[in-house]
Amino acid sequence: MNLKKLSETLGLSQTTVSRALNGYPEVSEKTRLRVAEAARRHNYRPNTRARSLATGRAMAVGHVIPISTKHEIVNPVFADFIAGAGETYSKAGYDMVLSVVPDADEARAYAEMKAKGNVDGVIVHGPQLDDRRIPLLHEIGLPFVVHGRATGASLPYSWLDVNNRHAFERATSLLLDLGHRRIALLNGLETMDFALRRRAGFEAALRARGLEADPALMRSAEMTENYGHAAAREMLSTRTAPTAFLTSSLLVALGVRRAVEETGSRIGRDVSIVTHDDELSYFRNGDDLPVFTATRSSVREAGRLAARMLLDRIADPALGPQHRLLEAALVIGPSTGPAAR
Amino acid sequence: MNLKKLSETLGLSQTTVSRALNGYPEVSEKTRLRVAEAARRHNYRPNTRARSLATGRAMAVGHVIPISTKHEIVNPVFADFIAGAGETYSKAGYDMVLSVVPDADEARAYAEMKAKGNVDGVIVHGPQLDDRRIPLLHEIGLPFVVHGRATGASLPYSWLDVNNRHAFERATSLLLDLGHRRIALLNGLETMDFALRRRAGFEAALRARGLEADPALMRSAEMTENYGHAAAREMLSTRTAPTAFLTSSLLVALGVRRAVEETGSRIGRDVSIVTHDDELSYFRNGDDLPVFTATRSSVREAGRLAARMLLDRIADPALGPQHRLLEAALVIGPSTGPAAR
DNA sequence: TGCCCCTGTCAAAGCGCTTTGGATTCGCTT
DNA sequence: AAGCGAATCCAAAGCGCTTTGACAGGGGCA
Repeated sequence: MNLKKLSETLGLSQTTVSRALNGYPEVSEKTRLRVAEAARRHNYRPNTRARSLATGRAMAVGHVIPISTKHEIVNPVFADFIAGAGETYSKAGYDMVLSVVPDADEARAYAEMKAKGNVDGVIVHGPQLDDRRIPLLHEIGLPFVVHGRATGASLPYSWLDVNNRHAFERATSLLLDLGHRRIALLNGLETMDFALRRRAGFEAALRARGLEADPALMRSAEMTENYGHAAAREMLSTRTAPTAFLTSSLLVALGVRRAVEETGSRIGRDVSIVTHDDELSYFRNGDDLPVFTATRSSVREAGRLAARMLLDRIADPALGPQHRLLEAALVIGPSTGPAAR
Repeated sequence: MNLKKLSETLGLSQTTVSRALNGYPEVSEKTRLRVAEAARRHNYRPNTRARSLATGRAMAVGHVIPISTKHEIVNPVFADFIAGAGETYSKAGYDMVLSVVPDADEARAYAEMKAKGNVDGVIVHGPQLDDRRIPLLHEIGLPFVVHGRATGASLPYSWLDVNNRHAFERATSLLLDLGHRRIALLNGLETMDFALRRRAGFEAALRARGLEADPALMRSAEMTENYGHAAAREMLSTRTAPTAFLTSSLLVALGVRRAVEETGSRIGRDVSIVTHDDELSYFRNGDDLPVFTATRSSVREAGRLAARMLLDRIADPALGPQHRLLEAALVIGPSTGPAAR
């Protein structure tokens, strides 16, 4: 069923039918109802392609997922972010188009989206230091919102981020308050901006007490269970083993827990763990009560909000850059306790 | 840059330029090169909307992600499947459009995709017993491929699946061969078809030895770490504790491991674990050597293949239903050993 | 030389929609 | 009765592309 047929059935012109459906004022309420009814009955939906060709708006937003050939990792938080963003898009009648490309082609993917005209804007994932995508998107003139921030970017841009620095500063302070002095940081990849900020928060909290971060207790890697296990195991075997761990994800925390338990120590009594928790839907930090003490911030909610920001930008391109800084909650679980003496 | 401008710059008609770029034979090699060169120089990409309006093909495939309000879980294997499928799409010049909808609206989402004409086909995720989506998609006439199978579907359809039954049958036999008699099955949600098949494999292996499955040793739930931990902990505390566990995902296995270690037993010596491993990129079963004995099948590869199947169907709608059954590898790790006596 | 058939090119129609710029009707006022 | 807005509705253009059908020009053949 298309506009033409529908208008013929109704004995109206395409113009009138179109206006009726799109809420224009110059059509009487009576015909509007008649049209709406017929549209429903025939299950009519305007063809997206034709509509966006006519309007110039694609009614879709893009997400580029780079896959590297080196370490083919699909960011685990990605699924939840997408789910959140998708909710917002659906409600607003927007489509979400994903483009999976080798990371070397990422820049090209954005240019292509613009040239092909199949999206009105994009969300930028996983910003790094001096991220190249920001000037690029400015140049090609595609509205965008960054999930996270890119330290060193000279151009203004819209972003939504968790206050990673503050979160890790608080988490570290908590451990210090509990008497811990040797605290290990198992960070995410420090090519990522968020990891740098977390580290900064960690170091700031130590400095505030006149302590200095021990390089031997700091690691940076892809956030896997194996990484947490290996790093913790190694650190725990030294004479100057840490009494507490601060980890960048639940998965890493799980690895640390395993290593700790292997030594026969008990979590929360002998060794404390604080982790960041993205509240992934399929990987919760406990069902009702938290298992780990954590800095908590829902990445799904971040997706919803970032999508909202982007749609606003698309609706009003003149809008200045917007920023949204989410604070992580600090939830206390049984994985932390006073430092053993 | 659009076709019109490009053809004006070249002093050619739009027809010729279009044909040159699309590889039609009736244009001389000389002009083809000239056109291709100019297109590259001006970074020309045909506008997707206009093109698909003209051709009638959307050059996109859809994935519907239902989110339930009850248990808002985004399937963790989803990200990797999408990544795999996305690779195939990208290479073939197709877009991937995701639609995140409340699960009550899933049927509507498919109908809408068809009516809006923004996809040429869809992939159906997570089929259940007598899945309603299969007759629905037949009815609305949208090409589709199912990832998994739907027992009880009366209409023919194309699918790609892992031989879950066989995998779990082998895994169970392995444990039986090692002398285990009390084997627990921590299955996924048994509303899912794959879980039913895994269970069938498990039971068949037991029956083949004249054993019967003990209901007390079988659980079915969303595959989380907490679930694995709670179930194992409970089972291990009984007089008739199992000596081996068969789990549906690495995450669940992790939970089991935690529970086992809490009792002071050792994995692989006192208690054995075999798990299914989807080879998720962000959650590997060991880096080089496996940590768990596992039935292994890459869900990412499944995504690549399923996407390929769908594209083939789209290219030739007359194609009969196709099936592809992938065998899981059985990899032996240190998590299994002879039953303690 | 004349005819035919390729080869290479083009103009124009059409995909399904929105939107501009009229046209028509209707209800009132004067 | 004529005139005049306001309220409705419509024809047609245009979005950027593909594709049909036609047309020049040139080489081969008799």
